[in-house]
Amino acid sequence: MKKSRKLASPDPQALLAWYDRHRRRLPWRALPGRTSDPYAVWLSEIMLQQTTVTAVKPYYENFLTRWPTVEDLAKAPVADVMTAWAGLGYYARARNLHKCAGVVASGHAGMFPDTEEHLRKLPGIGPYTAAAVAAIAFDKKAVVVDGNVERVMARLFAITAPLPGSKETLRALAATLTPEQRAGDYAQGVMDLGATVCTPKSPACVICPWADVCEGRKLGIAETLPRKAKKVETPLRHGVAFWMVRADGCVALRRRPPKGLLGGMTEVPGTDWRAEKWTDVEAAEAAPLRAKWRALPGVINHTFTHFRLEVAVHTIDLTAAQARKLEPEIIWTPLARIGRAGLPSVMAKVARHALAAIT
DNA sequence: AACGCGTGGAA
DNA sequence: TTTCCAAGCGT
Repeated sequence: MKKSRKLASPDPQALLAWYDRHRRRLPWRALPGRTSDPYAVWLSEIMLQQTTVTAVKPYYENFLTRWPTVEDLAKAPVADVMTAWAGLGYYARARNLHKCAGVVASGHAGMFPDTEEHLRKLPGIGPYTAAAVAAIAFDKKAVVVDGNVERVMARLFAITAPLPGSKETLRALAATLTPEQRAGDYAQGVMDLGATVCTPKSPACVICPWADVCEGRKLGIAETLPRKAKKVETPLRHGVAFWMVRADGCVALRRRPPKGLLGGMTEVPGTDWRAEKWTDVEAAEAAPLRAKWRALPGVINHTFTHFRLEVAVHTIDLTAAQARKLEPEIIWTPLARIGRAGLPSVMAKVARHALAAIT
């Protein structure tokens, strides 16, 4: 006998039941029966923006240990926060994190606002994070939409229109499923489903609690969703970094401008990053000192969001006179402490390359 | 409304 | 090796 065709719609309770069975133990999840600390929820959500759980874990633990409350974080020098964030990427998040802590600590008496509307006004908190904090920390019914939710909705309802144009459609569908109760658990459940079951590639539909109502699966197109507009390829740029070591074993670093790429982070001084390779003569002219530079063999490669970078490293041992001539804003860093200098990853690669060649 | 903004892991 | 991409936000 043939089953009657039902207009089955995804059941949020089925997802919640799945989440209760498969809830991952993550450091920012409150223990069952305990409420979440809004500060901890906020911190984790900022770190998790475009960043994997694996990458976030050690940073989250370190931040909470060093700065257990929003007041502690607000009091910290912003340079300390940037250093602690080094390696995690998207450094504007760290600047806004510190700014936001200041607003909450002094403007809100250390209490995070408990509505999306008010959370949304804080620096670094956009539509996603406002909804996530409202739902997870304050148990408000909020429609939480991230990349996972978009993917799950696109597949559940077989939305073939490409992102980002389909964003509003996907958000509206997510809204229809968001339950009145346990909206925070539901949000985390859908995101966990997207992260562990409804994955971008090779989704594990067999174990999905919504498999029987998934239109994408019925049509055999689940894995191809959501469709996305094509990406442009990343151009290649070239730069030269100048590794200048003083007689006392300190290397010259400097602080990048507060905004833009790697804004506010420490760097090895270097040339512009441009499309053409630098000749040794050009590099010497662009260097902070007239000196007998030694070009190290090899280059380091790094990929940013929108371009690839190839950096050569030129080095000298500075005389005392040369060291004095350098700009006053140089941050002299002992080679032994370079690993804790808070270098962004691309600069850590430069340092590693230089140290490997010299020692 | 696009685009700029990091990084490391998976396939 | 290359490509994709992860719990987005600010401008």
